[in-house]
Amino acid sequence: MRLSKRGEYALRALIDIGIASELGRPMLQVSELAAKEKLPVKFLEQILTQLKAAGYVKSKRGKLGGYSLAKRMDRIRFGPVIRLIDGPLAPIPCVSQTSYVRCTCPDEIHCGLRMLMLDVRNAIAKVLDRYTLAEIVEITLRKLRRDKVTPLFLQPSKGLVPILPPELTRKIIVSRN
Amino acid sequence: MRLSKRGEYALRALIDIGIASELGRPMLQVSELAAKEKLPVKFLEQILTQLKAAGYVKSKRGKLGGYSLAKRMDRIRFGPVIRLIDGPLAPIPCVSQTSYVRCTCPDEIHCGLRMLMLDVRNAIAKVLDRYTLAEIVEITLRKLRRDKVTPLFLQPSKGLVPILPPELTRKIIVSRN
DNA sequence: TCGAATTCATACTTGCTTGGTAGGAATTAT
DNA sequence: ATAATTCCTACCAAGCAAGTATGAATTCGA
Repeated sequence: MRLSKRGEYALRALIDIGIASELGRPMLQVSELAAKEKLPVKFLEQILTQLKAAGYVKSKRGKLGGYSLAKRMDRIRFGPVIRLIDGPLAPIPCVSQTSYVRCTCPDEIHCGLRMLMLDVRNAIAKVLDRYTLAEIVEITLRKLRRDKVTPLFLQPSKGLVPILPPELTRKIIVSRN
Repeated sequence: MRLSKRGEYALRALIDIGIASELGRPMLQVSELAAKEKLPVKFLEQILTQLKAAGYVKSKRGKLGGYSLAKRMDRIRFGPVIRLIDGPLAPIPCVSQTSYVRCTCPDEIHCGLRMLMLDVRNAIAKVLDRYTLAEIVEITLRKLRRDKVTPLFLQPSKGLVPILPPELTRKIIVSRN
């Protein structure tokens, strides 16, 4: 029941962009993203263009380019993103709502496995289709503040300085060990 | 988030054996099983020996051989079976309870993705680790009775006659258009 | 005791998927 | 002009999924 690396990286990217944007840094570069989560740059690049094609992010090319969100965070749900990248959430095709395929069993109505897997698929969808990026970002941010930690891409690195007002930056940045 | 065919077939087999056994037919042959669900015989064979090795079923060899359950149905939960065949339920390794592996992200505590996926993994486990084979079999059987249908392997085929008492058999068997 | 029917064990195959690399073209700020 | 970025496309190696194939070991009925 694994999420692919592709899917994982896609979600990480969205969340990171979301956090950064919430902190006043709406655009992130692939290299920053990759560095933060230690992901392969070129692979992530591909994933982001896929997210772009689907309308989740938009990009600016050239020097000082990067990616930013293309929709409001509270309109981005995780289920659709995963479906886009990894396919259906359902464990078996005959319980998929978005791409149903009949299975080989002789009698779907009385199929115990189907019933069980429908429960599973609903449980999964209940989480992934209900949470929005806004919620996850907000919760994460709250946790970060509570523990007085700042996300990596807001710490100065390779000359890129946070765009946050200095007093707020200082209030948040504390340490990372 | 797919269940593999292996996993699917394993569960189907268990459920079918469970139903048959509940109807007084404790032992099923691979060929019957495969015929009923239209699965490749030799593949199913492999899966059953795997289930046997793990103690879910026992077998009798030779003519009139077959497979039967090795444990009480109310002691067989679906989660462990799937873990056996397909590996962990968790979408990403860092939220697996049974085989945790740290992920690449710099800070697990404040990882939004991890939090989300933990929810997903719990939702999945809540279904699969709580349902027992006994429950699924019972529900299926109730449905079958309500709709007056009999499972295929209890209908006479290749000379194998149901072991159910005839009056009960007649009451259940009605039609399968 | 023989033959048929079954499970058991192991090796192999075929195509697909995953998780990337590689190389370069197009775009943009300085 | 140049450096830094995104964009595009092709490629690739390894592993995995879903089986096939072959034959041995076991068990029954005749």
